[in-house]
Amino acid sequence: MALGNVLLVALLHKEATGYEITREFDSTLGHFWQASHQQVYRELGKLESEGLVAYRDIKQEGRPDKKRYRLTANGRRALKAWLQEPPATRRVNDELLVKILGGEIVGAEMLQAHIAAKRIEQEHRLELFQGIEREYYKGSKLEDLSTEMRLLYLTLRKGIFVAQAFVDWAREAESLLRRGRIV
Amino acid sequence: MALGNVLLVALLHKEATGYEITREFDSTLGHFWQASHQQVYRELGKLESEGLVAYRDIKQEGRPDKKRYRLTANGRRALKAWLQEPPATRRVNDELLVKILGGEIVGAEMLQAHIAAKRIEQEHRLELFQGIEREYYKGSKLEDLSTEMRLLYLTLRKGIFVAQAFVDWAREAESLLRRGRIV
DNA sequence: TCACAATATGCAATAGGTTGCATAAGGAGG
DNA sequence: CCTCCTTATGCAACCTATTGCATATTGTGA
Repeated sequence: MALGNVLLVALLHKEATGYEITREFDSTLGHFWQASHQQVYRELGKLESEGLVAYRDIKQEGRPDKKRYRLTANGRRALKAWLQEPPATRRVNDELLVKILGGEIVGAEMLQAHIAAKRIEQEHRLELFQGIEREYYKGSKLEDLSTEMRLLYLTLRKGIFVAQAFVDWAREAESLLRRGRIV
Repeated sequence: MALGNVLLVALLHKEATGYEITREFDSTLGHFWQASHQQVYRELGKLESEGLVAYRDIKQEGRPDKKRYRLTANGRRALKAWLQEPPATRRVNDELLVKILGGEIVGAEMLQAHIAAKRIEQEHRLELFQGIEREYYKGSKLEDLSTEMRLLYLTLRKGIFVAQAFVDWAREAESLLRRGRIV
């Protein structure tokens, strides 16, 4: 049910088509949750059959028709109930750590390469997040921003803290491996 | 295929039964990867049919018989190939962040409660990790430990960095919410 | 001109994970 | 004594996610 509720959150402030929500999963929303367009369309259909969302057909010329979805009163109620439940803990699945544990049979250089690749990924995320922080939050006071922007600030800060921690760890780990202290 | 390879890593240093591996998923290995006993048994059967592991039947009195699995030469080769592939990036699915984004309809107190619950969870993890670090690593030099213990040290350090970052973020977020700066 | 990206939706098959249930014997605690 | 936990394995049904494919048109770049 999690994905369904994420779609309800996406429809909280504005109506949208499945295509638009899918694109949001590639941008801001994608830092919290990811889903393919097939998942989005299937789940919107399910939500519609449960009466949690409704859609209007939009005829278009030269482009495919589309369905503009909106939250129903029932949808809002269901979302509120879900938001009040404590967030489920996700199963841990950290492929990098498993590969480190198998480091004996691939050697230090391979581990360094794997860790460095992830570090660079996180460094890019970090720069992106810090750029957003500078552009949208450093100039103005929180109270001058919309509630949505203030909530996004909390999530942005989480991204910064966690990405920075990963980068710090990776540097330490790479240094230990480089100096032959591990394998 | 990821789970199968995790099982191969678990069998790298010692033979084990499905039951024993399942218990490891509740302890050390569980910090990297989690799987249910049903998953473990099913996957071991699959690995066996592919010739990557083999088992010996162990008859027991007063207890159920068991199957002691070990890695085959083919299994070790397959594992090595997998360890050399760059770790796959996992889909982002952060329910807490989604719930924060929906904070407008549940209010600041509810968000604080959700964040505090996760923070306490991470504080416990952090204490556990720091305890392990003190007990196993602070007293002796890395070079006096086994390779496996040294590799585990890298993963332990990751746990510490990331858990600490989460706790730091959560304190900041809780403080902002408490002071009514967000919702 | 030809191929490809963007817009817009979706079905079908497969893979992977969760939940519920089953079996069976011994030991611990109330 | 009765129930629950531990040991030890596994099947079956279900839910969720991934991958591949399909359709149709307009605009863009090589």
